[in-house]
Formats: sequence, C-alpha cells, structure tokens
Amino acid sequence: MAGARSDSKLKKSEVVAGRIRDYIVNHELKPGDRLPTEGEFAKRFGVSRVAVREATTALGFLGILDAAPRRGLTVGRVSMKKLSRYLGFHFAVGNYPAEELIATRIVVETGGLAHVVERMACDPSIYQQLDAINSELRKARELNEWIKMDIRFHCSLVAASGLRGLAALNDLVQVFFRRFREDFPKALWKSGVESHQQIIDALRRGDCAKATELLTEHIGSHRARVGKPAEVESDFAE
Amino acid sequence: MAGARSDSKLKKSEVVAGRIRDYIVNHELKPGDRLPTEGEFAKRFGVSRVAVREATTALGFLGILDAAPRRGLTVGRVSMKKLSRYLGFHFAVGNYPAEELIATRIVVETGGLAHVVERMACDPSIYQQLDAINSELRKARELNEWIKMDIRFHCSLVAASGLRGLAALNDLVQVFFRRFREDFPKALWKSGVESHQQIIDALRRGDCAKATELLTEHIGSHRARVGKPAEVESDFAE
DNA sequence: AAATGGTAATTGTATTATAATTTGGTCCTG
DNA sequence: CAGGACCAAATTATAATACAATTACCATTT
Repeated sequence: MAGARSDSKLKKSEVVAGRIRDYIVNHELKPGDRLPTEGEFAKRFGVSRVAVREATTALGFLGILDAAPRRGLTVGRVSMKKLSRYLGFHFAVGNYPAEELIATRIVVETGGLAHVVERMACDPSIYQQLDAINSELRKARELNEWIKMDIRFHCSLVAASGLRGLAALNDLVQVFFRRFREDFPKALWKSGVESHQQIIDALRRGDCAKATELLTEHIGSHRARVGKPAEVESDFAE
Repeated sequence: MAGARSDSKLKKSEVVAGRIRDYIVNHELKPGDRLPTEGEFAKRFGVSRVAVREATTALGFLGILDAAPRRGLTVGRVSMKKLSRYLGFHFAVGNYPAEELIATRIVVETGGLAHVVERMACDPSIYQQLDAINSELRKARELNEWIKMDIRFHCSLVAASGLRGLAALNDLVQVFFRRFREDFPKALWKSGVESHQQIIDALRRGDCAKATELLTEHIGSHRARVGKPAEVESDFAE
C-alpha cells in the first residue's frame, strides 16, 4: 500500500527522467555523448527547469549522466561505487538476515574461483597481487584499516575471476556485509589472514575444490555472531 | 578522468543526500519510519529547500525514501524493480561483454540451486510454482510475453533458494541480460522450455549436480549469439 | 604561434509563490 | 452518543526567476 503511487501516478520528475532515458535510448547515445541542455529539455518537455533539474540530479546520482557547467549534460558510466554509497547503507537498514547474506556471499565469492584458477595459471601476477594485499592485512593494527583491507582482499579475489559483472555484484554484497565486520574481534584477525593465505595457495596449486571449501568455511565463520530477522521483498519472482 | 569530480568536489545535493543518509543510520530508522520535513532539513543543514528537494527526489528514485504531501518523508524500501527501470537500460548502453555476463548469470543462478533442492524437499509447492510458470512460458506466442515469462522463471528459480539477497542480485543481472533476449529466435523457444522442465525435474529428484549441469548448458547456449566488447570499471578491487 | 585573459553559455544555488494532496480534526446530523 | 461528511492546515509538488560559479571557447596580445 505504501508504494502504490509508484505505478498509479508518477511524479513529474520521474516522468521527465523517463523521457530523458528514452532520449538516450532512441538516439543510441553512448557514455560521453552530449545531451541537450537542461533549458532545452525544459522547453521541449514543456516543464520548468526545476523539474528537469530534479530528474538530471537523480540520474546523476545513478551515474546515468554527468552535468558540468558550460559542458552541459553528458551520458555517464554506471559506477557501482557511486551506487553503493547510497544503496549499501540501506541494506543495513533493510536488514537482510545474516544467514542469507552469508550464504549469498559464499555463492558469489566461491562462484568466481574456477575462473580465478584458470586465469592464475596464465598470469602469476594475480597471485602476487592477492598475496600483497594479504600482507597488508596482516599489518593492520586498527579496525577500520582491517575492515578496509579485508574488503579489498575479498573484492580483489572476485575481480581476479575477470568477471567484472560478478565483481560489481560482489562490491554491493561486501557493502551490505560491512555491518558484520564492525564488531569483528581482534582475536580472530590472525586466523582470518591465515585462511586467506591458504585459499590463495590452494588457488595457485590449481586446487579449486579445496579453495572453495576453505572460502566457504572462512565466510561461514561469521555465523558465530548475530543474526537479526528482517522482511525484504523480492521483485520479479512470483 | 571523467568522474574525477565525484570525489574531489561533491555537489551540494550530494552532500545533503549523504547527510540524510547519515541521519537515517544514526537514528537507526527502519522502513516506514518518519523523517523531518524538507523544510526542517533545509533549516538544519543551512541550505535552500531546493537543495534538499534534489536530494530527497534522488533518494526517492533509489527507493531509499518516500515522500507524500502531508505525510512527509518516510524511509522506504529498496526496490530492485524501481532501480532496474533506470539501470537496466544503462547496462545496455554501458555494455558488459556478453561472455562475462553469461558467466556471471551461471554463477548466480547455479549458486542458488543447492538451496533450492534443500527447500524443495520440504515444500512441494516450490516445484509446482516453477512448473506453473514454465507452463505459462510454453503458451507464449509473442516475444515480449516470452521474455517476460522467461525472466520470471529464472528469477523465481533463484528466489526459490530462499536467499533474498541473491535473488535481488539476480534481478539486476536479468535486467542487464535483457538485451540478449531481444532477438531470441522463436525456433529456440521450445527447446528452452524443455530445458527448464528438465532442470526443475532434476531439482525435484534432488539431483543438484545434474540440475547445475543442465542450467549451465541452458544459459551458455546464448553464447551462440553475439558479444560486443566494452569497458567497464570495477571499483574497490583496483 | 603560443600563451593569456576575457566572455558567454551552462549548470549550481537560492528565494518565493502557488497548486495539489492528504491527514486529522471538527462539526453536523441521525 | 456515534458516525459520517466536510473543512482546514500542513506538507510536498511544481513553477518562475534571479544570481553566482564554473569553464569551454575565442580573441587578443606578445
């Protein structure tokens, strides 16, 4: 009942945003291409510049377009970083249950391992990079630093699969997961780093099954702590 | 070089959006909770109401909050459907390579299968639901209808894992994948439906390995068609 | 020809006004 | 006294306008 309006009656700025979207699609514009100015759109759509402005601002948030004085509007690039800045926290609010989030992490991260093994066989620098990050992690002395490096390790692990789409999804998952790292006890840091080491060593050996087992265990170790309930809708399904 | 501004100099509306986000986090607000009015925020942040309005509009696009006259601002629910309206088309513009998108789909969809088998054993209605959707798909006579039902089948398949986070990610992937369905030849519809049937039958038998193999093959069959190159950044990994 | 500075175009921000909508209360009626 | 209808106030929705800030482009000068 809450979002009933979203279909029955679109706000004007949403309509305008849709028309700008259509403009991009119909003209087959690619990132970097220029769009008409805000005033131009306002005149063309017969609305005030404020309405256009709200639409362009919102689309700017999504990374769909960029706006700069004198340059005007240009088609942008979707940036997961930009998105996660606003969406990541919301999953902390919307509360997916811990168990589901952990299981999702396992799926996404282990899903990339086979590709990692494949690429690592051709390119030894991949191992070195992961190893270097883990060394940094070992040197962490403060929680925020540790969190940052731990996230970087896991993101790099998935990125090493070469599947940028999967890496993008993983970026999101990691952000949603952040709250579980906030109270990660220092006593467990060391064993975490060792887990990482074992995982990348298994990958270098080409032992994908072992790496999968270790990573599943590693992520699953978070189950020890917490798990709030929640209610989150899924969309298309049903 | 394009998005350099995004870190060096945030627009005021982005700053305001960030502060509203922080407000929600700091007050531990949950979906449905009320926020101060736009005027209130404007006074509190020392900016004009237009700046607040741009922020709230953008956050409204993302589903992070709802705004209604007299009711004011309330914390919203993230809706993948809402997001995909604006992001889906952009991935068609931003162009992930087909191969990567296919591989990502395989990871996400097959990753949920083990959970599906588990839940299906306890709840036969899950099979019935998937079977019903596939029957609908079999009756499709028009491309748009077919696309819609095919997406619904695959989304329901992942949703059947019970992992709502994974289902949300999958919703996104399906939207990004849409462009590959646009020119799906009618001649292949029938074999697609049969693949679906074999998959859910394998799941009902508890044969997860077979289902995984079939689904991998099913999704991979898209490889026959196309594959544009692209350049898309990944974020955290570097 | 290159560098430098100015100018104009375009977005960024603020102010104000008015319309539309919805909640909540109040008043009237049975 | 209860219930419904209506009215009013609060709040968002939209618009019009003005000015500041920024920067791409051009002209001018050295």
